[in-house]
Amino acid sequence: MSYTEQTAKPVKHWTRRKQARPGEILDAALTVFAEKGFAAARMEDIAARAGVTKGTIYLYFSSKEDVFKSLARVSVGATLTDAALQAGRFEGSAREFLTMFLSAVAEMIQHGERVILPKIIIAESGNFPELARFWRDEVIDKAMAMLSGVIAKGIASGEFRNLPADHVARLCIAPLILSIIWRTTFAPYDKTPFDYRKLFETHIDVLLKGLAPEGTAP
Amino acid sequence: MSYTEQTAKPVKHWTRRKQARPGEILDAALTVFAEKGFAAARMEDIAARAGVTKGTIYLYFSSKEDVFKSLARVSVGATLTDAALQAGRFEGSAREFLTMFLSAVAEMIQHGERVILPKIIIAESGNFPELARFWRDEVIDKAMAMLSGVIAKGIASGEFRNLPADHVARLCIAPLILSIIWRTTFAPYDKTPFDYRKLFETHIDVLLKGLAPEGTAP
DNA sequence: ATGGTTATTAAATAACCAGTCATTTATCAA
DNA sequence: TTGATAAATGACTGGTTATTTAATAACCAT
Repeated sequence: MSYTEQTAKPVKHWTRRKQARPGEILDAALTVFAEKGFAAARMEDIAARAGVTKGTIYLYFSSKEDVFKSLARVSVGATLTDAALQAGRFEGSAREFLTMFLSAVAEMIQHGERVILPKIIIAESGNFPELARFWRDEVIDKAMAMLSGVIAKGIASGEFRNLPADHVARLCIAPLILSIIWRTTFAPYDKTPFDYRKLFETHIDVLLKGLAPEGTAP
Repeated sequence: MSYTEQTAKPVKHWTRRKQARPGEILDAALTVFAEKGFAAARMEDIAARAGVTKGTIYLYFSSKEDVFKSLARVSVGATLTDAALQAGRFEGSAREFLTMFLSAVAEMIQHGERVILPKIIIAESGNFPELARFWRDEVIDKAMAMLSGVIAKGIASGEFRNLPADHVARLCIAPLILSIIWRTTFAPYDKTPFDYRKLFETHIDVLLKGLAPEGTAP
């Protein structure tokens, strides 16, 4: 083994990837925060998972808290205002809309990566009240308003019984919340994989039948 | 001011309360863990809230982790096996039982102190897998089995439609979970207090109507 | 009262980890 | 090829906090 051979092929220890880093760091952080919570998550864990070292994170974020907050604020608003728009435009019956909406969300809950975000918010609401409030105002309240509107329309048109629309809206999403918690907390200990699809199917069945006025076949 | 006056009334700095300490420490820990999470909770916070100093905790618990685990395991099994017994003995209809059971739990969720326990378990499931598993096996599975049994009985007797009992059982408790999360996470930011009672009322209404066979008035 | 026992405190220790910074290395334009 | 620039590293520091331990003070049997 000669010197020339060694110097001929210098090892590349790392590459510059200014563009990609922030996203990769946030992805890594999402996983680590979800697993350990904010306080127990080490910057080194996040860095390792993102394929960098601790110092690099501080080139893109000012602190651990900054990473966390950036994470919790991204890509929620867009999806939601989108759904609200669709709800406004929707031509069909309230029943059809509910079915479509719940199915879409159910799909995200089963296979999406970002399901862990709500869990993070719930877990850290005590340490980051501003974030809890942000989610409450920007995500929950808007989603509930949108759903309540649809329900109210259904009631007005005689499609549904006369019930408090905002409470019914919560009943619609309750099984979704349950599923989020199940998947992010208890699913690892399932002997046989849980059948989310069947749950949602049953949910829509029971819900629509429960909302239908007397003497109607839903 | 003389010496005799000072020594005549010596200040009592603390009292011995060997019996009461562990419980008080656990109560304090429940609050602090719920607020901050396991990692961010300081032993000094817990101690202060329990009216002792840090060192005292170590007389009764071997470590912070020990405090946490003791907390998460207490007073769950008893209440639950109790409910299971009542369910087994219950004479009335499945509908009556569901109504009673849900109302009872709803009451606990609205006013009980221990609602925060589920939140703690959810938040720390990543750091304490054994605890998550414990809750899953000892609390959730047992509760679900009990409820599924009642539902199945209702289906067998013709009281309910023929639906998958285990999924229906989850639908029954989903709004309870939602309420737990609401109260422990977002309720502080409510402008007007949330009407849990009305939500549960609507839930039972919609649920029973949704479960009833065709042509039945629930 | 008093002295032995032990619950409790308060100060000391040690480990851990967020954040910094001097140094190294990739990249690119000339 | 080379020198300038900036991305990335990794050793180091300071503060925080779980745990230990040496004192202190309440309690109780005598």
